[in-house]
Amino acid sequence: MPKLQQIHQMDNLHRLFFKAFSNYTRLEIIQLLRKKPLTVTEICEKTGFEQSRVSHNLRCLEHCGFVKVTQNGNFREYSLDEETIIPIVDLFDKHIRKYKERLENCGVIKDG
Amino acid sequence: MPKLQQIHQMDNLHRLFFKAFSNYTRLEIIQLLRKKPLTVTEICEKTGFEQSRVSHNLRCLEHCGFVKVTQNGNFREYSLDEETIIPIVDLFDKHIRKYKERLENCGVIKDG
DNA sequence: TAGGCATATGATAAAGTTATCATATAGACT
DNA sequence: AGTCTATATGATAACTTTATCATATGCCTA
Repeated sequence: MPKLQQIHQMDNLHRLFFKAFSNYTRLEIIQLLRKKPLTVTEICEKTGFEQSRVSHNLRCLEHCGFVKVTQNGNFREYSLDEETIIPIVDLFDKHIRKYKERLENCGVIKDG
Repeated sequence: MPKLQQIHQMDNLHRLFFKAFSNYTRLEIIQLLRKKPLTVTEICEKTGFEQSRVSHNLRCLEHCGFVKVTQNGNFREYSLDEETIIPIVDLFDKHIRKYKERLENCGVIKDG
């Protein structure tokens, strides 16, 4: 039986984990990287997002262990952690399809 | 191959799904409900959170399909969707343990 | 139907998050 | 070294989310 402090600690990590996923920019990036590794510039081109926006969010994803980087000359190639993230994302789809309509009507979270 | 619109639609649902998880209050509630179903008052007592705060967040969790309610006289008993949510939460623990330190140092997301 | 308990809801100020702009760093090539 | 290209970082205004307060609804029992 873990102590209360440990429970709260774990909750906080859960929260960080989910927040990393809960942003449109980061999700777009994750979806792209599911297909293949990409550089920052490539992500910018494919999404239309500004470079700075992409870099900031990649930094977040890297911190959270979602993506790995390999320096390649002047470029940095980002790829998903396939062992943990890809199976997780796949699993979510099931729940999301089931509760599609309800999710859309959750007043607490904005739809933008 | 899904259309671009469908991909964005799915992303949006993913985002809603994760936002539901990414809040301290809601995670505390989820952790409690993993053990057994509880009424609003019981959740308030166990967490120390205000009744209104708990109700608002339960509403969100219900919309997202995380919890179910059964009216029981004057009380409403909330329980987790054990088929989808409990396995998902278990799966997260693995990733979270692996990336504990990094999650804690993600500057984008506040640690509060 | 009156009163009490359990829960829900609406409005809003405070707190947190995001995109953007401007600027910095770092590698490659001359 | 100087320049170009790729990426990272810091500050901040705009936006989103949260907790809280006040109040409303709904069920029960007398």
